[in-house]
Amino acid sequence: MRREYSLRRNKEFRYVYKRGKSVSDRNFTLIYVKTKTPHLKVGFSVSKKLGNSVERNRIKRRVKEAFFSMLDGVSKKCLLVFVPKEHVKEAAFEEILLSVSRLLRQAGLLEN
RNA sequence: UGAGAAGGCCGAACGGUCGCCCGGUACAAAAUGUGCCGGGAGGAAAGUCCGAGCUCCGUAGGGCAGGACGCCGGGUAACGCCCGGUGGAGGCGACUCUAAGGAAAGUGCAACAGAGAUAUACCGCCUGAUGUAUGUCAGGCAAGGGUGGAAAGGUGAGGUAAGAGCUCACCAGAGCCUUGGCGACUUGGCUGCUAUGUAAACCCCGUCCGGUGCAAGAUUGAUAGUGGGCAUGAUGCGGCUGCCCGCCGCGCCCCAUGUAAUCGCUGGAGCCUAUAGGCAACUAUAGGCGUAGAUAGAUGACCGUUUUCGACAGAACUCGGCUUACAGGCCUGUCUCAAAAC
RNA sequence: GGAGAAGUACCCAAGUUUGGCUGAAGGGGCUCCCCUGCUAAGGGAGUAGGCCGGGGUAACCGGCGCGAGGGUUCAAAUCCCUCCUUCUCCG
Repeated sequence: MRREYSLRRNKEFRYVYKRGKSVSDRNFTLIYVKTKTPHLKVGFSVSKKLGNSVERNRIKRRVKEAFFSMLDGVSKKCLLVFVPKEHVKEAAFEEILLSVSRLLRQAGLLEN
């Protein structure tokens, strides 16, 4: 279920970085591209500067968890990349939920 | 009781709701989806510092070059690792640390200082001549001064013109004999009187080493793309020229590069227990166990209980070590020192 | 995941081969002067180099400092070991 929604190859990431627009707050930068076909894909790119591999995996899991909990409301016609920032490390889960939904709304991808 | 020393172990647990990765199975099956069952990170998974397996390339065999290791004996698939011992250094001690072969095979280097740096005579000391301004000349000496990291064994006594292993005692070193030991080494004795340091400088001696790292490599499909080459193979087409030889161009071909999937991918020098051998590392035998395999890369969110909310940190082909990071806690009828009591 | 390379003053750096008057060349920089109506560019002259301590707080003197910590050596930026950081290459 989750596999089909994920960005796979480095090529796909590069495509999003090149063509995408971005919105950000203190926790994330969200880079997005609107597409014509309805196939949603998401990637999570955590910089090595944010910590060691344990810390980076933890950030990725928490952000994934937050995003997939609101999956039903998100438009299917887009490609997304979340880039977490330093501040996420101390953030509570509710704060992550809040800023994910705020960024999606800013990008105009959240329906309802 | 206080202060230490040594060795070993653990490194949050349990329950509930939703969710992730792999395998098996049932149902529907084109893709896959759903249900059930089972499994799912570490003592360092880390650094990539050594040693192997495995892979492809190279290779008759041997040598040179280059690199690694270096007290002795043993263990191991192997090692730069481990165990036991020897010498040295530190500690009152339990004990710890130790790149620890050769400087008497040869070469290089040792700045500055100092008279002199592997050899010497500046200040000196002594004798003789000359001479009386206590200097000059010739010879002897290396004890004292000064410089330096280092100045031709050290300390004391005898000896002497002054001195010197010149002689003697003790200590240190070298060679020979000898006691014990497989050996490093050690016990005792004799001889002679000395030989600066540096080999983590070149080097000598002994032992070992081909390169490459799973992004290795293999298979299948797709594209028959892009760049280069006509050296080789094959002689298909065109040209020089009507034919043969020859030459040139294109294509087959050869080389490089580019895309996807599958395999490699986990059962291995494996782990646990018992017995036997060994001081030990470890080995042998018997019985038992089945223990991640992802590919943008699997453990989270919320809640409850355990009084304390908890370190360093995430497998990526696999093993054996080393090194580095680490909250807190536990174990040993272990050992040492100090004080007190018996 | 694997294979390498580098780290020297505020910046760019030479020196590491063959250890020694190298706190460390040189350039940028900074200060002053010339040029110009003024500036930039250009030309000329000069200058301190970091931290700690002592000094009239000036000249100057001593110690430590070449990514960090150990070791070899009389002596280490240089030789050896361990660790840290940055960069490059391999599909």
